[in-house]
Amino acid sequence: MTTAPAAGTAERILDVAERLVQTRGYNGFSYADVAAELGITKPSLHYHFASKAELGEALIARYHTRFSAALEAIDAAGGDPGIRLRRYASLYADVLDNQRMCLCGMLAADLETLPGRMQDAVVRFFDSSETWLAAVLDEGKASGALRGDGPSHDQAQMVLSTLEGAMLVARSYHDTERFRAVARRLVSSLLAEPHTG
Amino acid sequence: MTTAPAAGTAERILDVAERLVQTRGYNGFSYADVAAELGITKPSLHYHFASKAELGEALIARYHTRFSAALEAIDAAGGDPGIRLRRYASLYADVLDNQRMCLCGMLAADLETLPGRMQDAVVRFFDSSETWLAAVLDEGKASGALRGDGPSHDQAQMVLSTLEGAMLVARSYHDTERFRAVARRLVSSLLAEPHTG
DNA sequence: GTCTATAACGAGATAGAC
DNA sequence: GTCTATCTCGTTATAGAC
Repeated sequence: MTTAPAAGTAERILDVAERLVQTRGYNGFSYADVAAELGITKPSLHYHFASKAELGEALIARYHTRFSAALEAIDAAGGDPGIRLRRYASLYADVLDNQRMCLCGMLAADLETLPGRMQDAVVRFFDSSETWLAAVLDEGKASGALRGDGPSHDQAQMVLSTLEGAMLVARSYHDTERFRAVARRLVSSLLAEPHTG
Repeated sequence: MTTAPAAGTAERILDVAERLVQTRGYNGFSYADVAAELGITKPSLHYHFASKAELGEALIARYHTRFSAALEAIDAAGGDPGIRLRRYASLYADVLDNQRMCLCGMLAADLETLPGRMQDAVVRFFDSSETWLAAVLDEGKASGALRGDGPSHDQAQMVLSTLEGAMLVARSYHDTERFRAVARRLVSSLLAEPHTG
């Protein structure tokens, strides 16, 4: 039994690059930025990630994996669909609390400048979120907890769009409460019983 | 009486730069891109806009002016608050039909990399939209056409966030209908009488 | 108002030593 | 696995002629 090992270089590169993409965008950071922060040189980065495109793909893959794990944790924790939606929104709020934009929301803005494989990976992330949301919404309708106005997949697109947009705008104001207010309003609009406040 | 003059060089620079920012982001285009498209040289661009920051400020100023004029046109055309909200959403849909993101939505993603004056101008654009939206929502509540669940300013933040996010996501799918579906759902949620479909 | 020429810097990437 | 040294190209920006 050993102490937990420090994260390997590749992981630390991903940590720094992830934060830089989430705050500055794909075209707003460089290998030099990452290298300087880690106290290594640019060629060392290229040893771990041969190209910026490769690094970008690894970023999305890790983010997607972690996000999917968080969704599984929400399912495993149980609770009614309303609670699950609130916890889903909390995942976004946690990101914003770290002064970051959703990685894939940020990359969606940069999409036209990204390598094709990164573009595809961003869309797959959105697909994944929408599929999970639609399942929760379906379950909520079956139990009577959620309103059934329109197809769940359409509602799921609404939820994803609203949360991504609320992050984008709230970050501009450096105001996470602005995000939370929109998220609360969004979830309330999906509940079977209209809420006040 | 003369024929309409062709747009001056400065306007044509703004036209090209605007499209590039809306599609590629502030850090995804260069003076060389604009110069090549207009068939002039980079130093000629610097004659009209001494720095990229100056060009960026001019882009936001013109966009804001045009957007405000569009809002005044919506007010001047009359119609109930529901119609006005639909026309507001149509302004965004028109942008997306040109395969573009909202200029300030795109710049919101790039915000941390922008000069301070550009950051302030982006936030002022959002403020301006929210103020107009809140006024329409207030009017709608007074006439009974719109639901009054919560302060109009909170609802306005919800509308702005949802439309910006829907643009961002829909553009990733190259699917403007995805945007329109979210916009319809959003406006319906604000109407006094619940709609189906 | 537009040009040629160039400065000064940063980008992504590679060769090859250790 | 990390380094030094270097390459090539693109970036914003300026000087000065026309």
